[in-house]
Amino acid sequence: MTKTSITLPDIAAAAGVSKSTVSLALQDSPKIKPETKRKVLKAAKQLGYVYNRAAANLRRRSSEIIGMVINDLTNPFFAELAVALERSFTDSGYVVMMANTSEDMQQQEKVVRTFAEHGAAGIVICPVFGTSYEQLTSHTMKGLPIVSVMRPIEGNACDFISPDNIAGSQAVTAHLLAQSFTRLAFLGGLDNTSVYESRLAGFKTAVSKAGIAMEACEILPCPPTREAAAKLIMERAKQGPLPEAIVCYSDVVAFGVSFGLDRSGFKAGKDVAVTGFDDIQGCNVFSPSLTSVHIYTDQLAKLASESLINRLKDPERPISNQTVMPKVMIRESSILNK
Amino acid sequence: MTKTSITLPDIAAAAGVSKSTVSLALQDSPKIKPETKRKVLKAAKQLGYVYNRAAANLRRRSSEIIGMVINDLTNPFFAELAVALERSFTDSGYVVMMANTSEDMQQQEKVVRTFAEHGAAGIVICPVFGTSYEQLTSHTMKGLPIVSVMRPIEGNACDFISPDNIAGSQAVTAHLLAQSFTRLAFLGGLDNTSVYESRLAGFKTAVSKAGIAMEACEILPCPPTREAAAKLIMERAKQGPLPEAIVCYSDVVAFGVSFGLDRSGFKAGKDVAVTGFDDIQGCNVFSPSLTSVHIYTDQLAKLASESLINRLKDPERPISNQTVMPKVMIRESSILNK
DNA sequence: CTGAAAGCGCTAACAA
DNA sequence: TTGTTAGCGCTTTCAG
Repeated sequence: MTKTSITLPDIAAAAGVSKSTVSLALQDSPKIKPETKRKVLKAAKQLGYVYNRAAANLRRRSSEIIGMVINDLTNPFFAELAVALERSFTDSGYVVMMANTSEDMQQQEKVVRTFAEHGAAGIVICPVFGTSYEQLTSHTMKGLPIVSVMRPIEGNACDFISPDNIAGSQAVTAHLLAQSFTRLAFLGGLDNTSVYESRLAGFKTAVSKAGIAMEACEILPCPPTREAAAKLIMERAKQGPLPEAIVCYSDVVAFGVSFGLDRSGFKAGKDVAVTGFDDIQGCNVFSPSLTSVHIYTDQLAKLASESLINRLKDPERPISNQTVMPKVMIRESSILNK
Repeated sequence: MTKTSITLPDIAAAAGVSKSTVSLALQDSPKIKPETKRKVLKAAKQLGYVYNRAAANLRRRSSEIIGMVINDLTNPFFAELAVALERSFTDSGYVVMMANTSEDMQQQEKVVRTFAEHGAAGIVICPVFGTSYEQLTSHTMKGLPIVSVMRPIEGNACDFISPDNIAGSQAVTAHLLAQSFTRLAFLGGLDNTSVYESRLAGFKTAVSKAGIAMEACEILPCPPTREAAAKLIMERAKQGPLPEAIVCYSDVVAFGVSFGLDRSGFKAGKDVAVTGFDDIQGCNVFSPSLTSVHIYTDQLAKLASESLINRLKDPERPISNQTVMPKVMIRESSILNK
């Protein structure tokens, strides 16, 4: 909190005008004569005045604070998302409070409440799976505008921005299929979560469109972490011939798979084609570079901030779901015989 | 901002007590009879009351808001640092506002001021190189507690937390030297920046301790980005035999070098030993895994939050500089002949 | 143990 | 165009 307690009255006295004139002048109101404004601004600068937004917000009953709550910031993809969101909101003149929930529903409820207590105008959230608007707002912060990104809020109560997971997954699977692979696997992700279902659905669609029986394919869910994926693929490697190509739930999972393959004596992009999803920064570091589905995180963030800001302006506007079409980025990991 | 305007008077009325009793009860003051407290709490819950911290802070002239300003959030290392800082402060009951400066001094001054206006109790910052306390506070937010991480604020005006860059760099260089390499290079980083100077100094110390003439070594500074490093090493590769081992300024730089080597027909960890610095998450993804200097980001973040919180409690305490000893993590990229 | 009253720094009618 | 007057929702002496 600002230590120096220079306040409106102080600068009013210095400029020889009234408190409210100063207030208006600081807001650059057209009601104030230019000369007076200059006088006020000069006095303010001279006294080292720091505007107290908290006080202004209290009086005005509004704020330019956005609460950003993210399910897992240690996951590089979500960290990238958070950064993009911060940028979007900051660019629009908001200031963002951030919090991690570690996929913990309790924690999530707590931080949303904390943000509400701090006067957040709205919340942008990548929620824990299974979150509903009611539990988020504890039935008590009704009307707190919330937009969710990547993962929906149950009951369609909130604006929602996400990549087209089905299309992306289908496209990357098709890219693999185009190489005449017939034994594919979909690996990673948690059963019964929306993102998993969508990405798996895209995979299945592509497979059946290619006239391949799903029985020829393996579905291997696991927590979407590097460690879990590595462990899973290492165990799988012991149990017989690997699939020719593995469509991974996410890049993090793909990194884990790649690592696990390595430890099992196989090489991604050589013995097995591997693809990721999200196209995070790491994808083209080292070799083989990882084929992935680019989901335009910046664009998602931009849509999210626009959505939320629009809702702030008009709370009654209909709820909207927006989807961004992803793009397959073909790199080394998915092309064998290199 | 909370839409529902349930306020202290409302719950006072509902509970049949006064405003101030409610306030005290909500703070769990020992002055209030347990029974009254219960009554108040129940009424509050029932009415869906949301505590207004902004108002409380205004009155109390304090806040539990920390402003976190980071030079480059698109750099995965700083993103990891930001996440660790958020966690530390949140764990201590603070809420953090975050902002990126993109290494832009103007932007940096702006966000610090914005945070001050929002009533931040203190600032944790990884500053743009060359930042001084005076410019940060525009001579006007005097006394705003600031702690810097990784990079110092000029003039030693602020608490400062950093890894021991010299020791880390020296250690990782020594690890290379132990393999009897004689032609080493230090690559990446910007001249005249404190981190660069330290890491380079560690390199030089190790080299001369090994009895090798610095003339046998190359110093190749460049912006600490993947792209710049890749470009630099590719150009260097055209100009004759590469050094046997390259100590990189950071992991990001090392990734760039590894990539550039690949494009030039060489292989990190096979033709050239490569090491990074920071030990970010990506280091052991793919192969070769990257030897790096682990700098205990979590610990740095913890010290930073403790420092700042202590200063909040006692603004007069002497300024402290804390250093964390790093640890070399040996992986594949630095061991040839595998 | 509880209530009354003043005020944090600002904005917003309403007057002048 | 500017000043006066009330508060925003909360905490905090000070009385009772």
